Formats: sequence, C-alpha cells, structure tokens
Amino acid sequence: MSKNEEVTPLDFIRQTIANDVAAGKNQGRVVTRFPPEPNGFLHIGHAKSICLNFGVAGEYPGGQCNLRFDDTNPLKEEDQYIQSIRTDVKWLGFDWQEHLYYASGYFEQLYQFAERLIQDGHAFICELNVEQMREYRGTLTEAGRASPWRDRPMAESLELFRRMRAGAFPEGRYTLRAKIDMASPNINMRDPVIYRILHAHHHQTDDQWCIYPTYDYAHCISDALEEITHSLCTLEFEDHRPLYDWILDRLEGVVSCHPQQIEFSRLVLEYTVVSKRKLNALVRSGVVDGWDDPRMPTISGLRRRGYTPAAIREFCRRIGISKTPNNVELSLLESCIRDDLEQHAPRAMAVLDPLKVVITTIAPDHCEELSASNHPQNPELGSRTLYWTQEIIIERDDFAENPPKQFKRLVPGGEVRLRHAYVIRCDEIIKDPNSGAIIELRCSHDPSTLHANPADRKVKGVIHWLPLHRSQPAEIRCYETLFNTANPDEAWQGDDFTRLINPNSLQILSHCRIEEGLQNLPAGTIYQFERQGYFCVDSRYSRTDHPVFNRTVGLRDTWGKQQNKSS
RNA sequence: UGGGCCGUCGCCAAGCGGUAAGGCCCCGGAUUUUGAUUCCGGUAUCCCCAGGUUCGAAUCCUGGCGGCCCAGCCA
Repeated sequence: MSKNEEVTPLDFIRQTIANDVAAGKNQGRVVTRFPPEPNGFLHIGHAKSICLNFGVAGEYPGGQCNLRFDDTNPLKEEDQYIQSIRTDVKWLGFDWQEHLYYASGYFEQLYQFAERLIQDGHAFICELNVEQMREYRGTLTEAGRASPWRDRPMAESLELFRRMRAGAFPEGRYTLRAKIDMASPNINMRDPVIYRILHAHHHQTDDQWCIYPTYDYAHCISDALEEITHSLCTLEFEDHRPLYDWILDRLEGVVSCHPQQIEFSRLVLEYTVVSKRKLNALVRSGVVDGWDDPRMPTISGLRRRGYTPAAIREFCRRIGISKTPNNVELSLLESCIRDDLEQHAPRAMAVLDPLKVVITTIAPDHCEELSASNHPQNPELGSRTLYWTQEIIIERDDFAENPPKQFKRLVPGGEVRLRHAYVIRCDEIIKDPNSGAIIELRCSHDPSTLHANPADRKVKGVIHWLPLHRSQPAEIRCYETLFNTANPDEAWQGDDFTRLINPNSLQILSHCRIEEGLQNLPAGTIYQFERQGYFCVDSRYSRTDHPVFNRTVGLRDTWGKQQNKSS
C-alpha cells in the first residue's frame, strides 16, 4: 500500500471479527443484527449502530445483518414505529434482505426454553411484588436476600408457569426468575426476572400471550436462534453479558449457538439529546413540530433537514468505534454533509433579504440572457439561463454604507461583481425620507465585464443577485442548534427544559426570492444557494405557490468568523 | 466507598515493547467571477499521575487520581 493512500485502521470490534474469521470460528461466518425496540424513531445514535452492524456484515462475503425488532414489551411499542424504522434503515442505504425478524416471533420457543430452565432447576416462580423484590435485591454494596419462593419445588413452579401463560393470574401476581446468585456483586445476576405477566395487546401477536419475556432473557436466545456470530451493543449492556452467557450456557444442547456479545460506547453529540423520553418531551411540548422537525437528531429529522444517507454514513465512519466515553463536536457532522453536498448539489442563487438595485445604464425593457454553470467544478451538472434586467435585487448585507475593514462587497462609489454577470458601481443610495432606511441603490454597469475582468483595475468582491421580476418568492428556514448548551443532557433537569432551548433555533425568512424554476421542485431537492449554504425543499410545508426551503448547513464562513472575532 | 468499563492534541481516533497515523476544529499562505471549493504549510518531545521492569514503555507491572454505567416485573 502506498504511503499517501488513506488507510482506515480497523476498530477493535472489526479486529476481533477479523481474527475470528481468520481462525475459522463460526465456520468463518459473520452474522450481526440491528435490534431496535419499536418504541420510537431512530436517531443519529442508532445510525452508528446500524452502520456498524450492517457495515461489518457487508465487509465479508456471505456476511449477513438481520433487522430484528426487540418487541418484548407491548406496553411501550407500536406498529407505526416498525414502519418508520424500516424506512429509515433502508433510507440509510442498508438491506436486511429476507432477514427481518421479531423477538415476538420466538415467543413459543422462548416459552419452551423457560419450562426447560424450570425443569432443570434454573428458574422459579416468585411471588414477591415490585417493592418487595427491590428490598430483597439488596444494594450496590450489600448482597441481596433469597426470595422465600426460591426453593419452591420444580413441579410447582412449572405448574404455576403454565397457569400464568393460560391467563389465570393478574399482572404482578407472579414472575419467573432465573435462579443465579443473590449475593452477586453484579446486580443483574441477583435472580433476575425473565418473565412477567402483562395482560396487554401486542402489536405482532395480538392477544396470544399474557406473559412476556424480559430483554435479558429474550435477547440472547433470539441472537442464538438466528445464529448471530457477533452481538454488538452499547456499553451499558456490559454488566448484562454475564447474564447473556449464563442463560445460553444453561440452554446448551437445546440452543446450539452461543453468540459473542461485544460492547462499544454510544454516540454523544454536542447540542443534542437522544433519549426517547427527552425527544418525546420536545415533541409533546410543541417546541419542535414533530419527530421529523429539521432540528431533531432523528433520522427523519436529518432527512428533512437535507442530510444525505452518504453523509450520515461518512459521519459514522469518521467517529469510529471504541469504548471511550465520547462527546462528538457538531462541526464533524457538518463537515460530512458539506463534503457530500459540495460535490453533488447544483448551484443557484437566492436572496434572503432583498435590497433593490436599479441598473441605470440599461433600458427598463432590457432583458439579456446570461448563461450560468450549475457547478463550478462539475460541468456535467449543466447550466441555466439568468436574466439581466434593469431592476435587480441583492442581499441587503452585501451593501454597506460604512463598511468595516476588509469589506469586499458593494460600498458607495465602489465596484463589485455580480455573480455570472457584470461588474456594477454604486452611484447613489436612495433612502426612505422618514426612517432613513436604505430602500434602493442606483448602479451603473460596465458592459465589458461579462466574461472578463477589467484590465485597468481590480474588483475584489463577488455577490449574488436576482432579476427582480424574473425571480420567485420563497420562504427560507434557517436553523441553529435546538439547545443553547453543548451538553443539554447534563443540563436537563426534571422536565423544565425550556430554558435550554435556543430562541434562534428556527428563523423563518418569508421575503426571500429564488431563481425561476426553483419553485416547483420535489420535496428533498437540494441546492447550494451560492455564498450562503445548502438548502433543501421542505417535505411538509413547501408548495408550488409557496416554496419552503430548509437550510441544511451554511457554507464555511471565514468572513463571518472574522467579524465575530473583531466585534 | 460492591461490580463493570474507560482515560493518547480543543473534539473524535490509530497505536498491540522499538522511539506519537489520520479526520474535525484552529492558525498561516496560494489559487478562485461562491470571503465556498481546491491546494500547500503549521499545530502532542509527549500519551491522567507516580514509581518500577527493560538497551528501549503510550504500550508490561505496581500504586494512585479522574470519568462513565448498574439497585425496572424498560430495552
């Protein structure tokens, strides 16, 4: 490999898997799974897991990644989430092929295995209620006490378990517990509940069941039944691995596969929260207009904002996989979307805050067709026609009556180039006699400057513009971070999060103008509005007679940065 | 202060006993009809700290310090 080739080193999980494959473990197969619970929308943190699981599987011939809904708690889950999760995973560019599964699809087997555990003396029916169980569990520093039902005869537990399934008892009356070790320093091993009674309708199994397995019990067995080779999950499940292994060890001979669980640290992204509870609170409070609000870190929010699957995948590649507690800067995400859009987004012009300019050197009925390329580096994106007319508009802050140092735009008596058009000189400022506000500029143009720079002088600035009458009105929505603090998760206390909300997170500019031809684009279409940023047609509010664009991300702005520093 | 895990540049992150990759951010400079892009160049004598082993340690050992996770019949 040559020196200047970029080499992405394997993360520790990929190293482990590569070693396993090389050693012929699992007959060299690589099978992973992405196991969301259908109780909410997928977010950027899930994207990390999706990219890892599907990504790794895709790196091996015959590699496979299952999409499995971890639907063991009917109280929290809904079918609509299943649909949105499928949509989002596909949109991200991944394919589970025929491997779509549900933990609920294994309920019968799970039940049979539970009977087996009881028969083997590894599980018992307990009658402690929630409070009692908490008491018996002990604390982090003190061992727990055995349940009085721990030594219930096997046959009695089995009988009770069967009656539980038959619906003979109310919720909470009994639980099935694994018989492990109440003195374990690992609280997960203190006889954890593996089945509970829930008289609830399940979105997949209807009313077939009134007992449901817990995550710890169902997850490892589901993995094993699917012959997962590497079960990748986040760090908070590290303490559950002994239980994962314990259950599969007890079922050896009945379940032939024992996947290896490996944990990695979950994504923490500046200025965002991803807990379902908090995301939900934002939606319910009306601070955002739904799960797909462009300020939300959900996949659907990012999509509506204009983020591309490729950019999100690249982001996940760049953040890497490790066990280090992390706090990724937003600038990394932004860099990924800029890199993608820089190459692919066609260019156009839009004026967000118009200032009228009259070109005094051409006739009122003058309309000249100018050709403008759609991408400075990629001619394949073609070109379009711009109309050079007497009345045009420019961005209000591209003119300064009293310019700051280094200002390269239009100033009284100064010249500036209009992008794809001529060099103009500002000859006169028209102000509102009452307010003193600038309402119009009168400029002359230099006809020799269309595709050439003047020979005798240097014009340093280039600004964007639009013909007043041959442009269209549009609404443009500019976003900032939803929160005013980089670590909203820490700052979030109780449910009073309103003080954490950035009042400028959404700015609606309703008097913008865009090029003709941009008012009837399909939702999601992305353009770069030159000198400003990347914008995409909003999927909820945009209509032909009222185009709405979302600013995905601004262009890198060294001038603005400089200004901020000096002010 | 029970158990588990983690500590390498502002933020991610390689490194696996042979003398600190890369990306993002940042700072210079060149090119530019986007103050964009692109392009060059700069940015850890040091790897949480202290000892030790070794010809040689970010990597091994010992002891500290700091951070995260766990006491749901959630996942």
